[in-house]
Amino acid sequence: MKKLSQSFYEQSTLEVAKNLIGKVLVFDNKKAVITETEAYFGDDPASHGANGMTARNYPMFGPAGNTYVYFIYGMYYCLNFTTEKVGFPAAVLIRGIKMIDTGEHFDGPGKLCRALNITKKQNNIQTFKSKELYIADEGIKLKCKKKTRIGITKNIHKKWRFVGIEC
DNA sequence: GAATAGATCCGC
DNA sequence: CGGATCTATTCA
Repeated sequence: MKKLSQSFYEQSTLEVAKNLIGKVLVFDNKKAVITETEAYFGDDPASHGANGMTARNYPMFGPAGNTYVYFIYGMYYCLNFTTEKVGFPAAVLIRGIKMIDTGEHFDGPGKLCRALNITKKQNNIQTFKSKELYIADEGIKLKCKKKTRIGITKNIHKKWRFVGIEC
């Protein structure tokens, strides 16, 4: 099992989002294949980073390969991985996973974090250094489809969602 | 300090 | 569609 190094996350956000499909998310001894991601970066009005840094979105401006966990609608956490350079706001939202052990499938960023028990404690972790939370390449190959993003009201026509299709 | 909108999910 | 009810922004 190959843990992804920081250089993987330093590519363009769209590349990272696409390449994360089929990778394995490891958290607290649980392993899950990433099946769906979305890209948020730069001055995209749908991105949290579009209007500058705040106490909540600062990990997006930090170095690539960190987690960015935010709390939304008073009930749900969402897990992201930061990409690109320091000072440039960019992250990939994890929207769907499949547990390797149980085969359970979780769709939706809120449900996924609830299932994995991810909270603010997991915010801004350096995944390429962490033993608790990181992404590995297990050589799984999935077909990848481009689609429009979900749950946003701005910039809705950009096909920045990536969905893995099992072969 | 109040009002509002948001990368969500669930139940009616 | 509305409720749950946190966070950041805007307005007064």
